[in-house]
Order: sequence, then structure tokens, then C-alpha cells
Amino acid sequence: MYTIGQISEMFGLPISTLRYYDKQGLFPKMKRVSGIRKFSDDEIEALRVIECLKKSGLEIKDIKQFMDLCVKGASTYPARKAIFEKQRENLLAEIARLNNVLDMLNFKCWYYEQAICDGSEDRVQSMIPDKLPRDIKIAYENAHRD
Amino acid sequence: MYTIGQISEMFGLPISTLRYYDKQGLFPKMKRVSGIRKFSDDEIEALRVIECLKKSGLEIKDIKQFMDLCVKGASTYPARKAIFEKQRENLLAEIARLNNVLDMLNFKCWYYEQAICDGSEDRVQSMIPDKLPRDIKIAYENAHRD
DNA sequence: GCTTGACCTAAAGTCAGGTTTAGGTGATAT
DNA sequence: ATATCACCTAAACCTGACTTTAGGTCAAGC
Repeated sequence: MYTIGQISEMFGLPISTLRYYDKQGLFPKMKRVSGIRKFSDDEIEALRVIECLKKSGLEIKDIKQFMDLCVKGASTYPARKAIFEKQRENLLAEIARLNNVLDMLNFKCWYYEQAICDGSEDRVQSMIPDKLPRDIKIAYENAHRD
Repeated sequence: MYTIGQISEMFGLPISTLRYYDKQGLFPKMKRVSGIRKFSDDEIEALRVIECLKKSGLEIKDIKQFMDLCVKGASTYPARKAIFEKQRENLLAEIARLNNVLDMLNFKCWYYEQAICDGSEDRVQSMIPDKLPRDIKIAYENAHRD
């Protein structure tokens, strides 16, 4: 059993954040002794899950939903799996999007490199979109595909 | 020359957003005729750049900085290139992070699949971390690497 | 007996990136 | 001449995830 201050140290999270998470219902099993929060192994595990789910882009209210499912036992395994599967779909789409953005940035870096060489954007502008070098053209096309 | 309503249609952006961008200084060259904004090709190009830079995760104030560089002419090509290069570094790091998160989600999906089969988490818990199947173990390790 | 330190609460504040509201101007249509 | 429409402004409001503030409890040390 740990106090909020000890948990704050352990996870490198401000005490105010831990109290905020508690208020949002992220520690549904947490006990108190004369008003003071007692963090047990359950809450430590919950915090690890919270950090994971936050990294994956889930909102607090969705994390709460997951925590509530956890309390309800084995019958909620499918629902919990569904949350992770949906988030995996979201993440795959996001990674694909970011790879297109990366191509846009690659194109822009190349563009300004040419402009710096030439002292103007005229030549490089005139190359868009058909006279670009092959790999740059591919990046340009990826960047402008939605 | 277009009105704010026409541009709103063209880009599918609310008028309020265009006014907000203007207020943030994202159209440094924009003209007005008796108080009314006139969007020219310059502003249309600016909007395309804004959408690109926003997709890449840049904040409004950084986009403003870029727009201000554009106004200052060819001497700012290196500074503009630097902005894109820095953002490319950020994005590469973000994509790498998201790939680790993806491994975490893959692991969690597998975990609950096993738990659903077994009707409990006992067996799958006991496999962590050394008795996991090879590809799951790799996902688990990637997910827990920072 | 009083200060310090760790805990507690409710409520207000912060930040980004907008959106909404309330009120105003000027051209066109009935 | 009056209603409507597209534009304008400043300022308030919104959301999410916290953080800060102001005030309160309680045990330990001097």
C-alpha cells in the first residue's frame, strides 16, 4: 500500500495528475483510510495500463470505460479486446497518414534545397508535377494523395 | 480575387476558421477593400501550405513564423528549409513511437484472444515475458522499450 | 503550543485551436 | 422602405487534460 506521494515518485507524475485521474474514475477499486488514498498493486497496474492507453491516443473517458470493464471480470474480455482492436485500426490509419505527411516534408526539403542552389523558386516550380526526379515525384504524389 | 465565403466553400473550412487564421497572422499579404477581405492566389497558396503544415503537426504560431519568412523573399529559403527539416525529424520520431504503440496494441489483442479462449487470464499472464510465442514476444518487447 | 509536512477538497485557471454570440455595415431584391 | 444576405468586429464560450489556488485536517518534531 502506497501513498499518493510515493506513487507520484514511482511514476514521475505530479500528485495533481493522480488526483485528477482518480476523479475521472480511473482507479475504480481504490481504497481510502480516513480520507487518504491508498494505492495498491491494482492501482499500480491500472497506472501502467493508463500510460499505455494514453500513448496509443485514447481519451480519458475511453480509458475509464476500459477500467470499468476490468472491474466486471472475465465476461468483459471480448469488449476489452474490441477496444484494443478499434484503437489498432485507428493507429494504422494514423501511421499511414503520417507517412504521406513525411513524403510531403521530404518533398519540401528537396524543394528548398533546389531553391537555395538556384537562388529562386522559378526552376523548381516549373518542374511540378511532371519534370520532377523519379523519387521526388513519388513523394510529391504520395503527399498530395488523400 | 475571392470573398471569404467562396474560399470557405473551396476549402471546406468554416468562415470562422478563416477569420481566426487571419487574426493569427497566417495571411500576411492579404488585402481588404472597404473592410472586406480579398483572398487572392497568394492566400489560396498560403491555405494549401497551412493545411500541409497542420497535417504535419506544426502549431499555428510556427506556421505564422513560416508565413512571415515567405514574405521576406529568397534570403529566407534556408530558414524555411530548416523548419521542414526539423519537422521531418519530429515526425520520424513520432512514427517510430507509434510503431511501438502498435506493437503494444497487437500484444493486447493477442492477450485478450487467449484470455477469451481460456476463460481466464491465468495462463497468458504466466507466459509473460519469457514463454510468449516468438512474434508476440517481439511485439511485447518493442511495446515496453522506451 | 506551534510549526512543518503530507495529505485532502472544490473551484478556478491554462493552453490550443477553434466556434458562437451579439451587435453592426452595406448592397441587393421585393 | 424594408427585408435579406454576405460581410465585419470584439469578446465570450468550448473541449481535453491538466495545474493552480485557497482553504482545511491531522500527525510528528521542537
